[in-house]
Amino acid sequence: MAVNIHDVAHRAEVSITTVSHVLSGRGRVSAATQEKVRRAVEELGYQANIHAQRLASQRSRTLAFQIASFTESPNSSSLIPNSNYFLEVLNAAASASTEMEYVLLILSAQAQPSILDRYGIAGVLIIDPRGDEPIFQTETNPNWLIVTNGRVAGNESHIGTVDNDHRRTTRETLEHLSDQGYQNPALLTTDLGRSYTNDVAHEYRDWCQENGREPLVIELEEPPMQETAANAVRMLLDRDHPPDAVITSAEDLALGALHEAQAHGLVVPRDLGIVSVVDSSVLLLTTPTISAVFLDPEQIGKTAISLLISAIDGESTFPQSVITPSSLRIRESTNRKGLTA
Amino acid sequence: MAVNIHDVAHRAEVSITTVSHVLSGRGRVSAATQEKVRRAVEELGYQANIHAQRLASQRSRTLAFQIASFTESPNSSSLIPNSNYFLEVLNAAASASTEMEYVLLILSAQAQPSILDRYGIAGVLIIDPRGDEPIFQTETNPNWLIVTNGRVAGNESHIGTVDNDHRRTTRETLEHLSDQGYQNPALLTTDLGRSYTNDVAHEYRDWCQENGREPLVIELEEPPMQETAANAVRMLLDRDHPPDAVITSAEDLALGALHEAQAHGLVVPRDLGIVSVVDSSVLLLTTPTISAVFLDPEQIGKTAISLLISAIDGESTFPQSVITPSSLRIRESTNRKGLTA
DNA sequence: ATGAAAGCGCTAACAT
DNA sequence: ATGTTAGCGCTTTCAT
Repeated sequence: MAVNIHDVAHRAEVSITTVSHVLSGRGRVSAATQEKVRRAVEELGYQANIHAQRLASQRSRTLAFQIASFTESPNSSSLIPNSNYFLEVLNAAASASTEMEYVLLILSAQAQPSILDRYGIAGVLIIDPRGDEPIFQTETNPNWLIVTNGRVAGNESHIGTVDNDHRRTTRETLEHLSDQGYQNPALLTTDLGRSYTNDVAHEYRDWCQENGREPLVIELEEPPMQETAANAVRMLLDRDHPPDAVITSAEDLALGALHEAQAHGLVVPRDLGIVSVVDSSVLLLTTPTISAVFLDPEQIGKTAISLLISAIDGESTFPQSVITPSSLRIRESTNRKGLTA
Repeated sequence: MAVNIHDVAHRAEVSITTVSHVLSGRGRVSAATQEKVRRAVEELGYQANIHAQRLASQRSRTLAFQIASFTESPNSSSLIPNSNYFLEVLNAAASASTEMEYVLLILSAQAQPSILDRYGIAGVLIIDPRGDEPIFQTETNPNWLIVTNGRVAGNESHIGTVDNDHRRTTRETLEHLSDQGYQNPALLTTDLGRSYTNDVAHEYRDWCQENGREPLVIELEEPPMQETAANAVRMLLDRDHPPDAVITSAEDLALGALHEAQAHGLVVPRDLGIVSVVDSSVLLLTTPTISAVFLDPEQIGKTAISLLISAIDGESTFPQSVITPSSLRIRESTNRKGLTA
């Protein structure tokens, strides 16, 4: 059907080994022969069969991408939740993979390790793991390497972490709120089992202690939804001493908080400050716009894939931990003093 | 390294042919032998090597997914634009593929046909094509089948279309606007070369003619952005007889239109009605919420993949055209008379 | 009902 | 510098 390596070899009047050598850059082939081979490849429009290459070379050049999402129920089968952050990490990871001639397989959150064996997958990128994902549960030394976005407890094949300095940006956020005159920020978060929510919560508690504030952490069920956030905010506002600011661990929680605050007749940012620890394009659509921490998902996806590939190729040493720059973006929802930033 | 078919055959005391037969369901194997084989598979945790299967069977079980996006410039390398619609089509297509034991490769908008040969790709799903995408440009009968979301001019390998009845919903939208007392709706659209924008524009013009209105179609450059929409709306409002409603072909255009209208001190829906022909979760976040046509991207992705796979398997006849149900969702931005829907 | 054997298209170790 | 050859792990035709 399609033209194969024999056709090329025949046309170039060389052996298939030579063709293979020319195309892979291995072995030594004279310039003249190389030219002959290249011309034959060109004329025939030859494309190496990738399945044969993978079988023969025993290298799959396939990576897997998993968003270690929310519920355990297999019915929530959406591979990529509707969040700007996830989409941008995926876009960057897919582009980086393609550039390196790797294929990126998108795994469901419930995917079992066996699928990795089946595809001969060499590396896995897991976003926001808790550490109890099926992929981690292999007793024997598995055949794949793992890089995570977010920290996770020790595992032999876990060879890299790409993360942000959430403690630093959380502190920056708290100081910003303080500057704006907010006295009692509360923290609205999902599952503290993820390292980023955990980091935020820790820093928040530390800051409260240092500043003589009573910490107020509401841990919500996953997935983060506007409605659950709204319920939580309703509760918070009913307290004797309601918070005057809310920090949320996800965009949808911030949206829900804003909605509920406004339903209560509160003016944001005057009566309540709102800031999300994860930025998203939707936070610019609300009135007021919502302050958030920009985590640079593009950088994260790109970095994670290159960590993975260099580990697969046996370059550099592991485990590695990369911290990606992040920064607070102050918008209207916490800009009580009318800064013009 | 990993356990292979010989290991299983040895353990079950049968030939590898028998193992293959049992696993694929072909040939006839006695119940007793089947049981032996299955037990061996179970005990060894055998997973067939997928690359070997593909090479031997000459079937790649690989599909490609492409969003035939916006610009021709290869620098806009984002594979999946930040739009709810695309994300949901992709999620559904990926899930459906996985269910059928197919792999779905995400192609960039600039991907060349050669990549399809390389992977032995059997089918391609293209979202919102204009018809001039590289994948269509093969003189000789190519080795893959194409299903599109949106119509496209004849091509031998184009064996299916999944679409909505955009003309019907556009008419429904125009009648709704009319019911709400809007007299002069304008159409804000991107590239009319796509079938859905084309359908909308046609129906809009027909309706204008039937109702003695002057059609006002603004065709914007792609990609659809809030800013370009805002500029267009600014122009529209400066006219002698500005429109009192705007229909947009994309969520971001609606967002931009709303923003600009409000910046001009207009009250939506009172002074200007806004409705998007493509629904998105972000249209619920604005104040007011924005009316839109729900296209059911999940259904579209799912249907497209099953069309593709049944074509690959040689079932049913082609070409096929499937129309997926869609409906107008009336929200605040066009609810001038204070309906309580 | 089961098995032997010939590929699938390539890589890579080993000649020459 | 170039070629021979033995696989990679499976499917599938053809015997038996």
